[in-house]
Amino acid sequence: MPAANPQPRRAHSGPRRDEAARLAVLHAADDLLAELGFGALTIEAIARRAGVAKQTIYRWWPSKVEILLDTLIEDSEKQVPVPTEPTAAAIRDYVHGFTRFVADEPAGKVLLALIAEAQHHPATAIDFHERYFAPRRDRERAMLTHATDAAEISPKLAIDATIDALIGPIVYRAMIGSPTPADLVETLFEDLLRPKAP
Amino acid sequence: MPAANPQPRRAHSGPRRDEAARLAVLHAADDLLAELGFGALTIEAIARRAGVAKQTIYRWWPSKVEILLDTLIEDSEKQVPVPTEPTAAAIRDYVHGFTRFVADEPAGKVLLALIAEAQHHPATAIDFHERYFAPRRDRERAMLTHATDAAEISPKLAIDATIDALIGPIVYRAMIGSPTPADLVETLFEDLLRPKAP
Amino acid sequence: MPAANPQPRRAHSGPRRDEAARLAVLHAADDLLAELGFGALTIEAIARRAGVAKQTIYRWWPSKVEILLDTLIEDSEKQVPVPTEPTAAAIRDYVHGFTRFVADEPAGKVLLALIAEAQHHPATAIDFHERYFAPRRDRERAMLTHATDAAEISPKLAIDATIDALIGPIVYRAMIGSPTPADLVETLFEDLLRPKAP
Amino acid sequence: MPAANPQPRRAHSGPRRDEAARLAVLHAADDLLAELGFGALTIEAIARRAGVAKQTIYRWWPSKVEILLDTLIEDSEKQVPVPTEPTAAAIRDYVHGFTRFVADEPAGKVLLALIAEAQHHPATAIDFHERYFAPRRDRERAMLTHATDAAEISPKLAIDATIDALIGPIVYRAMIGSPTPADLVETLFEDLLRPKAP
DNA sequence: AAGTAATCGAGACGGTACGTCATGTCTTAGC
DNA sequence: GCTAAGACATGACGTACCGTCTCGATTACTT
Repeated sequence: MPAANPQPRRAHSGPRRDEAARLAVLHAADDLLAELGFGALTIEAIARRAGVAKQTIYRWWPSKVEILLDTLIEDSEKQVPVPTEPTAAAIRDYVHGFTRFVADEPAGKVLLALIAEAQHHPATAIDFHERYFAPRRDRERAMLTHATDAAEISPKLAIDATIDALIGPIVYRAMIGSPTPADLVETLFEDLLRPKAP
Repeated sequence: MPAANPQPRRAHSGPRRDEAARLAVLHAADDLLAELGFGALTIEAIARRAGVAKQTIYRWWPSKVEILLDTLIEDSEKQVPVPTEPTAAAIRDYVHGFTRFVADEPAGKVLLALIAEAQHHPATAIDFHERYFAPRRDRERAMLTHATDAAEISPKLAIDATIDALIGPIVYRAMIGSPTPADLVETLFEDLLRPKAP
Repeated sequence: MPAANPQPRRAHSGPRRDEAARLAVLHAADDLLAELGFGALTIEAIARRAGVAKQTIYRWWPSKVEILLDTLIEDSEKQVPVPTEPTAAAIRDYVHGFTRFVADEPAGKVLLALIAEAQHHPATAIDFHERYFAPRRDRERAMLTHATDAAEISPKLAIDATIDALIGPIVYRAMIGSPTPADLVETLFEDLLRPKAP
Repeated sequence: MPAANPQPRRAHSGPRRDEAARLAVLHAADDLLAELGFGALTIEAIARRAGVAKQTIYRWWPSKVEILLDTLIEDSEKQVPVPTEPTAAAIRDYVHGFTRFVADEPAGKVLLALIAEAQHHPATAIDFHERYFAPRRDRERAMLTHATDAAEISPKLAIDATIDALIGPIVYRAMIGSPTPADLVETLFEDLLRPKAP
């Protein structure tokens, strides 16, 4: 039974979303956060810096949290992608990469700011979970499961507990203001994942 | 030439600080945070709720962060004091107590809110460090040092790293919204501190 | 001598002005004014109500005042035409008709709204003068002149002064919110124009 | 037993209304109306010009119409007070004064702007009536009544009709943009009030 | 007992940012 | 070349809090 979709519908007419404005907003938000901190990150300031009308921001983003989520998702995918090959070495690199991301990268500051904001507004918490945390956690889980199946690692804890025990200290230290030294990460990695001897 | 300051400057005159107002403010802040979240925690709302003039708040606290620090310091001292006897059991109780504090207590929410706020404002970070974090960390460090000396525990990591690896996952999970299960805490405790067999 | 312009230049191409859209706009403006008052009479609201794109309005009318002028000119010509026969009775009917127009007709409300708008924007004042007031005043003047020549009336004041003294109270009362009673109109008519005894 | 009023109540404490700010707002509104017209009379512009915070305006005036009413009431009382002595001469002066007020004075422009605004917003109409029009009309009525009783004048129309027939043309002409010549006022005065020969 | 000084409530003030609305200009696609 | 749709920069709207300030009343230490 063929039945082509019958909605011609008048697809849409008029101007499409202005990509230049979209990027200007994302960059302005990033820059302001890096330069002046979250406290100075107002919609008006973003609009001013981006050379864009306030209404253009409100048209596309319901809140400044969504702007930050957009930049975080794009940047974290580029800078610390969850590896897909299930080797101990890939996982080790990922954890070290994440440590550097959170400590040094502007986008890492965005991550911390969003976790912080989620403490203040329940709606932000939900948003953050749905758009950033849950998808990434799913991929991290898959990564560890495959590596365990391949006998690359043999975690002593359940899978989510393992991730929290690994990531938790890194994020906690970043929030407290003291970056995590590489050897602590290394020890946690060895200890929690017990990678097979090389 | 020594010459101690010769005039204590006219000790004081007029009414002293109104203790009832002080408590009303602290409780109002606590209640508002618990009921409506940090977003609704404005100085005006605290003053309204406490039945106190705004100026009375500004006279005694430079910012709402200081109000929260006051309640956090008082409540955390009561609800999760750092133990002084250097036994493995005491430390174990402390870690479980802290987990419960952060997950269930209003004052635990204050702690998370302050760590969050510290991400947004550098001044808050400094304040939080000086008034809450550093003193408590000092006592935690002493606790572990004494217990190690007494051979109650034998941590595999350096002392601060140990604390972060223990506390980090608990705080991280609380911030992410999933309370830490007791068995994860138990495993971290066993693993990181290696208490002497009972 | 042939050579009249042989090509009207491709007189026009593409669709001509959409009469349905034109009428929809005029009626939408009228309706909105009557239903919600001038305050709710925005270009966007007219476009919404008329089912027409904003640009279609801006293409044909420079401002909403012009829209109202269009409806006023059409409607006032229909509902209170300036009489051409120079008899006292015709003039009397005209004045009473105008009183009713201003008090009861939707288009009368448009007239008041435009006089009002002219107080707020000098450009509106000029527009109103050129397109509505001056042409009508010219015809009123002609009407009175002819009637005076025909000895139907013998005004005691100069001609413009007479019109203002007659129309002024009617418009003023309408603006103030109390419709003019017929006997006041009657008295003004008798008094100012002194029609010849019948 | 004299019985002093028993509410001591704590009459009021704290700063009273800032008279300088109040005057700055009234003058700024007046100036802006005169210089740029009603169209440019926004709350933000008034606040800017007056060097006052927007909230200070909203604290004391529910709308810009109330600001204008305040200036109109103060200024019209000063510049064209309704006379109290019931002589034909006083009334004559009043009508001429009113004509000048409406044509030349900034506050006269305020009057016209408010009548105009009343056409656009019913709430303004009510406000204008209650605060300016009705009180003044009452005094005008009293003035004419007393003068009639004293046989200074003998109006041929009912009292309100007389006032409308006198004031209407003056206001109408001002709105249409042509100031009323003194001789028209004179004729209307003579004609409608029939003052006793001097 | 009178004088002095700091407290408290109330709340006005100049500000900044909020999120919404209408403006008039513009761009795109369909008829 | 007109149309509907609608994105865009602009700027006012009215509200909420900010942190500073001033007022009167109250209360406790001087002297």
